[in-house]
Amino acid sequence: MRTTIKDVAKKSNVSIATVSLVVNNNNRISANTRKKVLKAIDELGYQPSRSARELVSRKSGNIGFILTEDHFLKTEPFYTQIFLGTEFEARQHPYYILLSMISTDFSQLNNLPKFVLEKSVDGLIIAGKVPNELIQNLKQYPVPIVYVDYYPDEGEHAAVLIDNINGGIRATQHLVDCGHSRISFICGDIQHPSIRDRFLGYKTVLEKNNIPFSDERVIVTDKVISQESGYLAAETLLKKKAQVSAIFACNDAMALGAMQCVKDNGLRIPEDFSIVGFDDIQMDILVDPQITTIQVPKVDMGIEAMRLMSEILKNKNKVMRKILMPVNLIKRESTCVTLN
Amino acid sequence: MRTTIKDVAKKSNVSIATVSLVVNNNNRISANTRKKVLKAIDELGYQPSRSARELVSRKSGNIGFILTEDHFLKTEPFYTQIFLGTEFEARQHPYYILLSMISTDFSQLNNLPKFVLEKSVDGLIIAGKVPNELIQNLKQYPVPIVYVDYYPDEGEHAAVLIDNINGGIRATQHLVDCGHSRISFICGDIQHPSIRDRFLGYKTVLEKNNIPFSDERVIVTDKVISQESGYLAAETLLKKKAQVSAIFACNDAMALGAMQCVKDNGLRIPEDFSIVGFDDIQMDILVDPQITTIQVPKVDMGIEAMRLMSEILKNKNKVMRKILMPVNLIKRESTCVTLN
DNA sequence: CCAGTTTAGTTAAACGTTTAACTAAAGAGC
DNA sequence: GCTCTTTAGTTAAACGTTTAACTAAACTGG
Repeated sequence: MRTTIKDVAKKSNVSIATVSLVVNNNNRISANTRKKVLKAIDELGYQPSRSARELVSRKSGNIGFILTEDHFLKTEPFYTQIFLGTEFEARQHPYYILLSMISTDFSQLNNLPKFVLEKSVDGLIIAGKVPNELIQNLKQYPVPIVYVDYYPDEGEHAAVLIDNINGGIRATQHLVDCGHSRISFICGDIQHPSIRDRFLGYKTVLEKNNIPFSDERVIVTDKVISQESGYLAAETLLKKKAQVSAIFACNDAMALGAMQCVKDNGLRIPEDFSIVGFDDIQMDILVDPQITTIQVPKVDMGIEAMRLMSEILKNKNKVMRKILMPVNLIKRESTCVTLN
Repeated sequence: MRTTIKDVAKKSNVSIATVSLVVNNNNRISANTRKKVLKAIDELGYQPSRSARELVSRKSGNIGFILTEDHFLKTEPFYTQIFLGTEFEARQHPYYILLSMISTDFSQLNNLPKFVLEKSVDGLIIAGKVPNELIQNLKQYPVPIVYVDYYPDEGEHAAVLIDNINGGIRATQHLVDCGHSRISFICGDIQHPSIRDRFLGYKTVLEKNNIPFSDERVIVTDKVISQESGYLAAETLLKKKAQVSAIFACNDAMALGAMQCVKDNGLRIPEDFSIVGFDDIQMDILVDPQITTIQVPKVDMGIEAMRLMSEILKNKNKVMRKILMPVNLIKRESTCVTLN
């Protein structure tokens, strides 16, 4: 038999309402009574029942976290770190996180996460790119949504995003500072908002430094595995004799592949060739040379997402705030530092 | 205003009790009435309130999934796959999964997952090795526990485990079948129950094939990163001139490192040297040669864990059942097949 | 045809909270 | 000393279900 508010009330000789007010830090209760009640709570090990609270407040106390299966199962724990941050932050709030993976080829309406269909979440955090159809289907459910590392094409949303443009700028400028001017940009899905922005940063720096932009130096591949894709991109680039001396890869996985290819072609890194990646994944420091990259605060992104959600839920105001997370250039061994 | 059981009752001209009975598939209701009620439910889009249900049933409808932070953030999505299976299976049951990471240096009592402290889970699934102190602290909470890929030293528990002994046997026997007799076993934490069992399988096969066991060929390292650890182990082994021609690595990460070392020493794989791993991680097929390994059904383990939990919760019987998951030898390119 | 049983429902209490509305006592202002 | 306000609580309804206990109608068997 679980100890309830009644037990506490009886033990401390007050009404259950008083106990409730104490638990909820209402200031209508005198210090004395509060102390008495708190003591009883402690001695009985009382924990308010979630379901009872939820029932009367008509809230579920749950936040749904949605991402695609392949993002969750990616070798590099990118979204996993974001989730870690969210879960961690949720401990500071009266919420639990329910995680649900959706398949990447999401289509059916009844494929919506169970917690959405059963209306047992108060808010939704959506991490990474998800099928547009999901977003459309979700519209019929009046729950606030916070996007993390993705921003839907349509409409205004609350979101926690990487400052990709700045990342692109920092990475490219670093290569320029190293003395490079023939810099290539390689990527996979250039339609992806994040990649688009990194590319934008790249172009911005070229322009600012009066380096002519050349289409030839932009390689877009479409391999599923980024690492292979990076290898291929570098290969294409080198075959082209495009005279590049540095690559800015849109993510570390591609940088890894590209580096392998460059090395296979007998070039020394960083003496003959420089490479900058993006994301700061664990592998970066396990390879030789270690990869210079743009660090993304993954855990912090999860934390911010949860905070934003909490704020939205508290104020019930439709804050469509976008939070841009700062990035950091981590200089390691894959870039030659001649000037800076 | 959410549609409640009352709305459905009114719309279908029955009492709320009848609606409840229909929803819960009670056979005391005639086919006609059932149809009528079901129609109303459908038209109103009625979803029973979780909190109300939980309140009266004194259940939370949640299952807690606990693992250590580093297991969750491991580069290889091993436990992530297990979780995937659990979440997937939970959709078939009236449960939600709450995930909580605990830090690996777990110590404080108040570091217990919030959902445990707040008593809002009906059961706990614990994946991977966790600090013994956690297990001890958990004892004061009367929730059933299912262990996955770990079995505490003390007591009897419900668990879903890998058939490690058989895995060890399959791997070693395969090497013997390839014509090897000087086979090394390399591992990290040999105290870990799983590793111990794989080692046991290794020894069993040697004995069965009248191959003398030699302590010299067992290398135990303690590096944190398995891949490095594998490299080191292989290095030690080759320096020793222990005359081995094959390695059975206790996991794929170590196999990966070991393979690199063997290649660095000018040996050809599999012509001169064979390597078998364990786990079947994604990297196995991204390296050259692709690694022969023991496949572990990770997703299925998560599914089984959830099923077992559901059974325990349903029957309220203290089933301390252990489920041993079958493993499979996946022959790839890192082992030379001469006989078999 | 009538007592007993089965069928198909209904009634009402209970689950453990929150909170609006109420109250009694104490304090303030004149 | 009287009214008015503030303080510190209490009472009771409500949240949306489940389910034990009840009931009325229909059926059954002798």
